[in-house]
Amino acid sequence: MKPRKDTPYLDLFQIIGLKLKKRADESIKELGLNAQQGKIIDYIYRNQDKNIIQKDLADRFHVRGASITSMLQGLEKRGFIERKIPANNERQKNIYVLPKAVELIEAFNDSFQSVEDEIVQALTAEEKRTLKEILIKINERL
Amino acid sequence: MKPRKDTPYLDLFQIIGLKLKKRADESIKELGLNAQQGKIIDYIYRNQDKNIIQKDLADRFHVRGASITSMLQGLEKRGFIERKIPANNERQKNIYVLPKAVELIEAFNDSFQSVEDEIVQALTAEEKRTLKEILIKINERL
DNA sequence: TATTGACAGTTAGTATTCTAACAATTATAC
DNA sequence: GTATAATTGTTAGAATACTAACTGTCAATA
Repeated sequence: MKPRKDTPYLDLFQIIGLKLKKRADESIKELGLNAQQGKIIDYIYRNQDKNIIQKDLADRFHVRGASITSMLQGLEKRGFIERKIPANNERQKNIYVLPKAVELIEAFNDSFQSVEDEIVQALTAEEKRTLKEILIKINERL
Repeated sequence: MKPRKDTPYLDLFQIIGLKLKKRADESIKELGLNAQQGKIIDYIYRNQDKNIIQKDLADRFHVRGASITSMLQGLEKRGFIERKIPANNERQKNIYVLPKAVELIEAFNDSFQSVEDEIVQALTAEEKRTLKEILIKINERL
């Protein structure tokens, strides 16, 4: 008799990931952006002084370069960010957040914080610490 | 000074979820299906005797009814499943797996098991147990 | 220094999921 | 019993991310 194949960890990560995406999207919907866009704007804002390029975003968010191109084109068209080709390398584009986006950052960070709180609210301090350790370990090895 | 807002749990779940989706897709790519399709076929196969309907799939996989319609239309067109309107309720459609799909189930369950193993390979038995408990707790409250 | 390869970003086309509006059927309430 | 509401599934159209092929620029090497 063949062993029954079950994948509780894979399934739980997928389901929790999906639920969190929906919560996060919902939480900043009124700002006219989705969670991914909010996360990216926040990341650009925090790293503007490091002259980040599109490839950095693709690496950080684990999406393809083509996806970043398309996302940033949208954000640029709507006046949230700007892209400038640096003098020393014409292949690259540095990304900067415009005032229209800066105004929103605090609001959607509050929203993301609420979702974060929902995740851990039922956990003890000990469980939180353990969970974070394990998640980091899994992420590093994946 | 405002507190710095960080969302390590949200971020880690999102990143791990994305990585796992890509691994799982990659692992059964050669069978001509993606991970979601594989998971759905497996679920239908295991529950055929319970007369599951499309709504059950939408609930289990946390996607909208419209997405299930579209996915099942594709699987039906390719001969992996069939849908039958039950005698007692003409609104519904019961879902059944066809032989062409049954043949593949063992193969992609092996593949999913490999991804599952990758997740937990670096963890001790104690960590695995704790992680599962916590994930279940989070999922229930989300 | 000329060629070759690597790198950054873009485009075109595809696949998946979503929302909103809808149709058809069944359940509930008066 | 009939009107109303809830349930199930579908369609159309939008959004997002993907792959593959491409352009242009910079780096390595021979």
